[in-house]
Amino acid sequence: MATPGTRKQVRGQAVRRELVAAADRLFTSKGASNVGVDEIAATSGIAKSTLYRWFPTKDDLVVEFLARRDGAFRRRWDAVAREHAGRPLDELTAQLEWICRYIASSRFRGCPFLNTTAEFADPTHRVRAAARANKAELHRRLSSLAERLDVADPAALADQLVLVIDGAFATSQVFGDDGPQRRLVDAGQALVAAARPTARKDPS
Amino acid sequence: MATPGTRKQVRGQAVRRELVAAADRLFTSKGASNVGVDEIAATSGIAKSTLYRWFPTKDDLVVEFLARRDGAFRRRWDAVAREHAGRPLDELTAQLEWICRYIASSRFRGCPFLNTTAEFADPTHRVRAAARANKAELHRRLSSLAERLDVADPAALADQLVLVIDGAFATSQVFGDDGPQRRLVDAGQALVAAARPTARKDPS
DNA sequence: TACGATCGCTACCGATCGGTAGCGTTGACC
DNA sequence: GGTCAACGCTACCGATCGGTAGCGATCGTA
Repeated sequence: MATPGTRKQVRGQAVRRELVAAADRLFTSKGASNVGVDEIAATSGIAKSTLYRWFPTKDDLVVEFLARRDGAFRRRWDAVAREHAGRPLDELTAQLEWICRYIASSRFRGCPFLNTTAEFADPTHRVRAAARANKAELHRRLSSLAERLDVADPAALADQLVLVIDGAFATSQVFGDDGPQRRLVDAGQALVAAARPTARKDPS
Repeated sequence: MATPGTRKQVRGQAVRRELVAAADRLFTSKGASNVGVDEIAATSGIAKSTLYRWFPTKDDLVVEFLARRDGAFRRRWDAVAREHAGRPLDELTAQLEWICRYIASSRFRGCPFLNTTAEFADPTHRVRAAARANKAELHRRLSSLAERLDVADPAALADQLVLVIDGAFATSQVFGDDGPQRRLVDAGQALVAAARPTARKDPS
């Protein structure tokens, strides 16, 4: 459909991007359910009717917001993975390090996927599914990483790494800047060390 | 004040308990900000005007809800601690085990302190302060436990244990029943093992 | 039995919510 | 230059929000 010209589509997509950008800022700073569509329209300078032309529902905007964040997460992870190809232990440390820096940055207001999961109580809600998709991808990538490490039970290590990462996300919002999330890298490395089959087991 | 009779006070306190109980059920199942005061009044069978006589603000009810949960947490922790007095490693395992069972129970709908922290975006809000008080207490108790263990850096271990516990709380809501939170006890024990000063440090 | 506090009930308040409708204007394409 | 979709603007909708006011019924106490 709408094949005659691509120019219009570009203009429309620009508006769409602007909407998602404004929604991102507001959802991040105030929480998705504490932001009204009127506020999104006002701060973006885009009419409310236009907003509803692109996103038939506010939930659609929230889902799109999470999808963008998920894309950014995957790109950043991929970039770090490329820098440490073939050295899984170095890569894991680097991944944990950027997550730690990400949490410490002034713009960070909590993991958007955990936040929306807490805000939307219904587990079958589309927003919850979008959040779940991101965390499943995180788990998948940690599993892949763990399998390339010299550990006895890679699946168990991947689960444990999910715990410290999501724990860092969650606890950072409770304690503020100098909370336990600062130990994320240490915690991850400790879990890897304990998962090694060689040492520890037999102190021979 | 109101010294003449205690009978009235008892009747009033019973009403108050009923209100908090109803609020607890609703806040837990639907999220604090997704529940209206009308619904609390309706399900508790207590008039809205009576509700506002005991809690001048809905936020007061949320704070009270968190305070009750915090009290329950401390009592349960204390009971487990008494059962394993003098054996800190056993106690830590037992504490992690009941938290794991607590998460796995059908009534569990996410850690109320992490949930409300995510729902109330303003870090200076009273509800956030109430949630922070619980997590600070958790951290305090883990620190005390870590200091009684034979580890090189008890403060670091306490931080790491906070990460896996809050991580288990948070991730359980994303993945459902068979998520990474099942590894909470393993993760905690792995962190303790890695924190031991004897092995690992110097491969001499 | 008569008082006084506490309660349930109902109706109401202004504000805000997500979402819709209509109309005038802009701007890209043929 | 004319056409038509995409836009901004304004006003509106019903529902729900937290919170208030008033009145009649209840109940413990003196």
